[in-house]
Amino acid sequence: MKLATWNVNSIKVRLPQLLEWLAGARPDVLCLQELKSEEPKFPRAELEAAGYTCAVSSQKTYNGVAIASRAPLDDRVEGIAGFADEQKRVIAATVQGMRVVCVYCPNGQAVGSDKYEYKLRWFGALRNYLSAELHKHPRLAVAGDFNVAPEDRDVHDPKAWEGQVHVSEPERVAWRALLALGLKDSFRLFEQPEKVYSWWDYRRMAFRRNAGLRIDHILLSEELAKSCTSSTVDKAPRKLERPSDHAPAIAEFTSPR
DNA sequence: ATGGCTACGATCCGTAGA
Repeated sequence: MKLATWNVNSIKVRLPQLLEWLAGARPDVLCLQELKSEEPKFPRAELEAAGYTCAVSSQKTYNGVAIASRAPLDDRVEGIAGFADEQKRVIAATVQGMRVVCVYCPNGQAVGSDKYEYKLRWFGALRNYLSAELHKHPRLAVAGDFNVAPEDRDVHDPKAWEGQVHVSEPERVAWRALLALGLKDSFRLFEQPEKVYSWWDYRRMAFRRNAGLRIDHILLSEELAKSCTSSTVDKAPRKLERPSDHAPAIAEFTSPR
């Protein structure tokens, strides 16, 4: 079983790359973020032809999330229960007994800004939501763009980024509050090479210099973590012409029984 | 010290991302 997450930065622009990647990587489940397109425009037919059924929550211009799956998706839920939000950032569904929550966490723009305050409030609501989900679903995966680099080793230049949005202490505290629920960062279940990132700025040849951040994550409940056999980032799509600024993160599991 | 790219929706620039 292979679960992946990818912030595609426009489903319209990235569709050819997405289909190509699906054909090669063949994930069983893929969480998508930043569709940036109205829900009726989501390319359901193209993904269907590629073997995937989709749960979509999207809007014009900003945000937008989806779960694509080879197996049927049940009990679809959009958004965070009890947290009123116009922004389409969360969708959840159950696939073969595994609850999958796909998240596009707020960027936060700049520490101290209104958007930063929103980010922290949003993470508080996410924590409460996931706490309830964990009680209902022992096999829970939360995958997406968290817009938080959890530790300095997830940052290419910790000195330059010190105190900035994505690495600030309140954001890292919000991240650790998710771990405190019993969720595991799948990437850190394994010995990893240094300087693995999932996002690189389009500017200043950041990808060439590997000047990145690891902000796309797959969190697993303890029960799911037990069957996880690897967690990696696939840099290949970031090398293509006109890439997303994010690369896919992938977790693999031993098949149940 | 600043702006550097990219996508979008609206124009020929502003907003947002991270």
